[in-house]
Amino acid sequence: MRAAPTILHLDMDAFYASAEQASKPSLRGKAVIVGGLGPRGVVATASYEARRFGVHSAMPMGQARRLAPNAAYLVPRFGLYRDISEQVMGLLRELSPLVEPLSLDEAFVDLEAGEVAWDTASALAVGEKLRADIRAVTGLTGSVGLAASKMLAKIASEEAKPDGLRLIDPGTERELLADKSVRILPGVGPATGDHLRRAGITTVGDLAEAGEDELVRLLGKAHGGHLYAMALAVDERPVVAERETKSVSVEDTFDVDIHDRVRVRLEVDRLAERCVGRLRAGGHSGRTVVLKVRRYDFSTLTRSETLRGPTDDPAVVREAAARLLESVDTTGGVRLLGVGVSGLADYTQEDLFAQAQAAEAARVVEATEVGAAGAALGAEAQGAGGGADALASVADEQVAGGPEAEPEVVERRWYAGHDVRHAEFGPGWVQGSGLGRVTVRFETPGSAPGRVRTFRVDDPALSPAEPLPLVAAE
DNA sequence: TCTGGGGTCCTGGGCCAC
DNA sequence: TCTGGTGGCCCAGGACCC
Repeated sequence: MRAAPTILHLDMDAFYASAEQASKPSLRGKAVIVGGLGPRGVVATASYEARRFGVHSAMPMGQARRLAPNAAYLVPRFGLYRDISEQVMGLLRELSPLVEPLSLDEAFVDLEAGEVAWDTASALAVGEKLRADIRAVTGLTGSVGLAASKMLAKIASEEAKPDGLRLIDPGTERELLADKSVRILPGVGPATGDHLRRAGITTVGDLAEAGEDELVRLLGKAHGGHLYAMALAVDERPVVAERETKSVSVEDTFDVDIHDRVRVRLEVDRLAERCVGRLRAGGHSGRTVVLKVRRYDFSTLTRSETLRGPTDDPAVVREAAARLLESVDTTGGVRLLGVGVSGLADYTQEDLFAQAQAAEAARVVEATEVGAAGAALGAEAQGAGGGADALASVADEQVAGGPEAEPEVVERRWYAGHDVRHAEFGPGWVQGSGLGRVTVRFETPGSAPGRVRTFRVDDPALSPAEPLPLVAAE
């Protein structure tokens, strides 16, 4: 581990919620909750005002609504968050070529590699200037941790929150960690925390005292060894600027469990198509196809199949996923489906040619089997026992629709929090919609809190709009 | 109205080749 | 020829992170 606190960890404060508050003046100082608004949504980010009610990330949205019924509930606008994130990452790259983004709102920076900090005083100066720059460029606040390793820098930024800076002096680490809960260490979640607690280990000091052998016995070689090193504040992981993707996946949770086997198959096909779309967009192909099924009782299982060579052919992935689905019992109902591809490679024309041929051959061979299966399913739905199932599946369509479902009649959807423009009243955002009406608040990042007006959902003067910049360009 | 979506890493069992 | 050890790959599940 280095001798100077020159690893910086930046964590934007309540990022999604803060971005929404910055873009919507009427929400500043108010409880704002961003997440999935469907019946099975969870909280992605809660503003600090909302956290006072006990709302936190990953909480079911229903529970959040009970705790904070008067909060503003918004769906995420990833386009806006990505734009802000790019601005922030740009500022970090001015400090050093070694920037490791962890997500849209978090990153490590190796200040030594950037030759901008070499001791405590210079690191503090860089950290404070960074926070000021982020505020000037984005209008948002971020917390900065400075330490001699990634683990400690992250712990420092956590302690600095919100809107603060914390530096851990090299040499003080073990003393600082000793009394803290094992849960502050990265990699110690609820399960490992429980496991350790049952063994009488609750603090980082307990971990260090237990010794490596005991931790390996409790948690296995890799995890135990790693945890022991962290308990001694030893963390040699370098800041890595380029991380290669190992897998690509897409998944959907349905508003209502799906029982109809034909519909399940259809959703798997769609997911496979989307997954390949993402795979190709990233310039990848992959060898292992993974199907994920979460059943009505939340039990989750995965099935995978490794192909002879990498593919980015939608037909190949679709068919592999369909084969995997054959081995899964979905009779109780399916809550979530996912399709992923791992074992990634940068594809070549040769791969594509070979896979296209293989897929064509597979189609020819399986054509008769699929036809027979389809006929059998159709017959079942028509039969005496199939009546109730068929009705149930129609109900599913109407109630749930699924995340991808297109309504029969094209009706414009207005998502809570999204930007709109009205021909007469100008820019605003959707505060809510329902019963054929949509409520819009007319305000912009730089304006005073605005007025609310309600329109018919099909009002021709109202149209969706792009997010406005949070800080006006000079 | 209980529990999202997209990832990474590790473990352990089964199987196979040497 | 039989057996055992070993290492690699595949597969499933679990834990964790943001």
